[in-house]
Amino acid sequence: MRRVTIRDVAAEAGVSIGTASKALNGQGKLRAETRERVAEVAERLGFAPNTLAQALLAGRSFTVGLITTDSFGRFSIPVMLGVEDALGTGQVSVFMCDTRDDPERERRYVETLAARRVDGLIVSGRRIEPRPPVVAGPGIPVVYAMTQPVGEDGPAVVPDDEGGGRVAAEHLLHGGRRRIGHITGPERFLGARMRAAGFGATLAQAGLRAHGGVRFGEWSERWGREAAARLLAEEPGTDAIFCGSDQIARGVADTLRAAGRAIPGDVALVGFDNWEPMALGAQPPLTSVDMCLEEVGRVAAGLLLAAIAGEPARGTRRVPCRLVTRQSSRPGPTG
Amino acid sequence: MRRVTIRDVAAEAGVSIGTASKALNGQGKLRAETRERVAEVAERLGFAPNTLAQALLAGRSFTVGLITTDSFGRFSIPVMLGVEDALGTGQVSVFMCDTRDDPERERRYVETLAARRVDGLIVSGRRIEPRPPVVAGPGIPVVYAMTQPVGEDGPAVVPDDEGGGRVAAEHLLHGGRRRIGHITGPERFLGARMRAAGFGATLAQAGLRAHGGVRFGEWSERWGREAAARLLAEEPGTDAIFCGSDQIARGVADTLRAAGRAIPGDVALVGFDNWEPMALGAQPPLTSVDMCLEEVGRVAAGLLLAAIAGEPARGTRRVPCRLVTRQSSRPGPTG
DNA sequence: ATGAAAGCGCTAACAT
DNA sequence: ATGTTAGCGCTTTCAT
Repeated sequence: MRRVTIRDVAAEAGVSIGTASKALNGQGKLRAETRERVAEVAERLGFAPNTLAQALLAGRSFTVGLITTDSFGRFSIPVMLGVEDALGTGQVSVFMCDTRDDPERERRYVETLAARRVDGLIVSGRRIEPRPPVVAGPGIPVVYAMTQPVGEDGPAVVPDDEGGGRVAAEHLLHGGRRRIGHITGPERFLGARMRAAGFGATLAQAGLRAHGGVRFGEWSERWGREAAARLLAEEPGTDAIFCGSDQIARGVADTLRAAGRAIPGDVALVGFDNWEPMALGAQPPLTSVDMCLEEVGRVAAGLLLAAIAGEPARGTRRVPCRLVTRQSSRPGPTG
Repeated sequence: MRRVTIRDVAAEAGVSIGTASKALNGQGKLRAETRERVAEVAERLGFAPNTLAQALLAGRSFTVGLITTDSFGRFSIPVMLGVEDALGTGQVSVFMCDTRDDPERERRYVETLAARRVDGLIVSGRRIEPRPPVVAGPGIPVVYAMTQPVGEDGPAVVPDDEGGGRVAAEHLLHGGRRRIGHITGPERFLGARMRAAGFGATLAQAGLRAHGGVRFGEWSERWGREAAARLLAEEPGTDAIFCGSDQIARGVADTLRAAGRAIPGDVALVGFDNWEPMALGAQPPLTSVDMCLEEVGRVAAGLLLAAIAGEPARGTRRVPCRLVTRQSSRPGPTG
């Protein structure tokens, strides 16, 4: 029941506690034979140093808090994985805290984490909208991932939505498309606006603009179906559609199919998020822009470790998006 | 930079450390005036007791480890939320550990957590398949959620898949359907077999059996499309289909629509998982069996807290599934 | 009613 | 080369 302590090891090996500690940590001057004996005893007894005691002494806990407002949803999970990836190997453990978007819960979490003497905090959000900054108390660095603090230049890592819009446009132009529509989510989402901006800028370089205009709406399949129907009615010549999410793209695909338009033969389709269950299940499977959220998490964790080590960063870093090509945009029979 | 300690509070309040401690914890016999003064000073200085020191003394850390093999996927996330929900309010913090299904990683995590003196462990898995037990060391209770330890009677909490199959069948029978097919995932999945069993048992009570037999396959939309096409060809009279997942149901819906069968008019559809983006995006929105995974997490956390408090549980608990009714199974014009 | 002292498990500086 | 001591921040006897 009781865990074995360094006392037990020292006693069993016939040395003092201090000597045992040195032996196990490779410190000081000891006879090789002593080191070995202590190590062997520790091994045999299954000794593992109490991290709590080490932390108390070291003045730091080798833990970080991960706060998300997203109910660990589709966006923050890959970010978490990346964070954990970058920290886990470095012996830093992660406290997970889901605020459920409740400021009061968030406050309590931050307090608890501060009392646990976390070495730092990562704050992760749903999309890249700015949010009120988190104040964790003196000496506790904070890094934002997939969100940004409003009114501060706090270190943040977000996907490069604008670049994502650009690669989508370049890809479609490359495939010979010229009448390219854009159906996306609500205009109030910064991400939606940035994707549209990148997309538009690239088309402009080719002397084009969004075919039928940028159509803002919702992040749903239903909106994709509706908007595609209207676009086809108003601009029957459309030969490609860039969608602001894979869900929207699914809806668009349904409408195209119902209207007898071949994908990608008549109309090429590019989605956003590369949400595999959605993108792979579509007919045909969707080409999609991947935000590399794990990488966002890894970069954020890296910044946090640097800050903990005394090298704080400032400003917002953008992680490039990556295009994943599937059948929905392959040069088709007529394309 | 340096956090304020109880020393600072005691000095500022003009009392000894011991007195300050008692005042803050409501222990011992102190003058009310003293208590108030200490509390006031603590408040003013922003004092928060160092949890590490408390833990070292108390011999327990008020933390638990949450180990998942699922890369925090679709199934373990709701479980996590439930766990966090049940523990977070009780001042127990959660270490999150994703093994990525790598036994070596898992071993390292368990070691780290033991060294951090977690009070207990929750092991969460992808589906309910039995898995090798986790040995966390003496005195560290383990509870399994959404998975079970092979060869042990270890405390586990899983969804009641069989019950889920039953409610789906009852619902369809209630709606007047009699020729009900079943398209589901791979037979090697225990969950798939149990759902089929519950479904079959309920049909049997009505003197029926799975129309066209139980069709095991994959957990994909593509399989849903394929299997539905075959089922329609072999059993054109089918008036309902119970699907082992919402993804499969989406595929089935696509095939039905392409074949000109109205949903739910000609064929009613019930999915499984109640995965909202999938179920709501379908045409029409899917009736689906919800496994109440948050509840699974909450129950598991409750069992763990009980075990920590010295009341260990054994055996497997099954959390009932809940049917969420949407248009795909509403009594239609002809149904 | 309050203070002094011991100790949780460990490391590091200082003796020997 | 090894042992002794102090102390991380806190709680809890035990004196006073």
